[in-house]
Amino acid sequence: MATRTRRPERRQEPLSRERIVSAAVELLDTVGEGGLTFRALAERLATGPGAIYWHVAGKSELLDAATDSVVTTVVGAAVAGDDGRAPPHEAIRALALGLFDAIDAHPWVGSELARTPSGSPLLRIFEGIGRQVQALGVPEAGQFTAASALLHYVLGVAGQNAANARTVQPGTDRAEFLDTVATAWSRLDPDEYTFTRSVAGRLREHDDRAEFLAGIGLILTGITTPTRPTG
Amino acid sequence: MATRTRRPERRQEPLSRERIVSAAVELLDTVGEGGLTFRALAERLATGPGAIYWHVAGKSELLDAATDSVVTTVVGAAVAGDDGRAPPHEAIRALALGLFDAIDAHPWVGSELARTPSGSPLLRIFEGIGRQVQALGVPEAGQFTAASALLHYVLGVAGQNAANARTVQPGTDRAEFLDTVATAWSRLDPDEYTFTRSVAGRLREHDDRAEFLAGIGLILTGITTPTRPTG
DNA sequence: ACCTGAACACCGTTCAAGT
DNA sequence: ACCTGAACACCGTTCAAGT
Repeated sequence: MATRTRRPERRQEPLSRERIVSAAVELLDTVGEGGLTFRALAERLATGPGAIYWHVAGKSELLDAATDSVVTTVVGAAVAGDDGRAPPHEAIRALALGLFDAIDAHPWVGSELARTPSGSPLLRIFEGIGRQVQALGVPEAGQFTAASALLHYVLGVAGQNAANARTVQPGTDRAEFLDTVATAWSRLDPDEYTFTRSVAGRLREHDDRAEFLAGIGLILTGITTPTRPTG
Repeated sequence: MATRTRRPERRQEPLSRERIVSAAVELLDTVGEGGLTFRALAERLATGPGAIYWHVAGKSELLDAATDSVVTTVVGAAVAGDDGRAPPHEAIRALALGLFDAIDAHPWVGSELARTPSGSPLLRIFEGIGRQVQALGVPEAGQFTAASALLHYVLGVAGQNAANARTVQPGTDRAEFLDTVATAWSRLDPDEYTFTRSVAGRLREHDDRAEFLAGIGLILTGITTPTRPTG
């Protein structure tokens, strides 16, 4: 009932690396990759652009931290969800699918992963995959190659998904987009693009997630199949 | 012996899309991704920045054209080098290796491919891979998945190579770089990064090209191995 | 039709000055 | 120690004006 509150006005929480990074994630999610600006970020944090530099070295570190925050959550969830009883190839599928969905929800993560050299987010994924590769019983000499192949495939898909998200105007739904691509493909030069044209129709009944998992499956088969002398 | 030449002074060749694109490629190769600027490009072409816009819509179109010019050459060479007698999986390896080497020579191509949605350069690669997948005898229903998996893997590696090239200062050689990474990996937290640490040593005797081909081999095995009910 | 280059509306980053 | 915000050195892109 007191007209005077305990504390004067609601004070601004002090700036911190955490607050900055989470504001950056929000900005990236809502306005897209091009929307993350030190000025926009400063405004959202009710401060000047220079203040951010006290907590973060620069834009690339900020992007890396934002990416890492998303990746850590996803990989952590996959690890937590793995009770150790599911067969390792299922655990790999679950981890990969978790990443796929996260990148679908935050396309900028895809671009960042694709352009980040062996940084922290990438290492987390590599480690997560690698452990399951070990569990798969891959001989030591082949573990690095196997984990790398899976990682690179995931990164390739991530980059493409992000690129698509960038191109498509926010409103368009998946079916509409695929239809546009399918039509474009079927109009390609018949001599130069025989194969592409031949699979264009398949695009309309195309399911990104299923296709992604099928690719993972292919690589898993390759990993677990003893090599024949020459195919 | 005439002191007067046939034509007055050497006239500037007129601007053209071709000249612009090839100047852009040169700039990208010499100064790197950050070096391609409309101002720098204009200076090299002895004109103003605005002139470029008469022939090219904008920066992304320019990058796409530059990428396409490199990719067209590589894919073309791979197709020309294929006498049709080599087994298809060898043709795929040759194409993939051609791309790998091109991206190694022009790292910016890697970044561009990784962030380009289904544009012209990507389609050329997809088509090239797809034809060999057909030749491999993959049933029609699996051709799209197989070609996509190979493409995405190539793109993932391309992106990483480009990212590494961006990080490393131009002077450093491969061995030195790998050594730095290996040392960093072996210093990671032993609990969180068991797998990564366990393969760190392997990095020192690591051959990028061989590793890349091994990954291709894994996927090829996956493609050509009939799926078992559950691995 | 094609080129010129100043001008516009942005960037990331720095830094003297404040608290 | 931390924040402020003007200023610097760039960008891509546009556009009136030229030839």
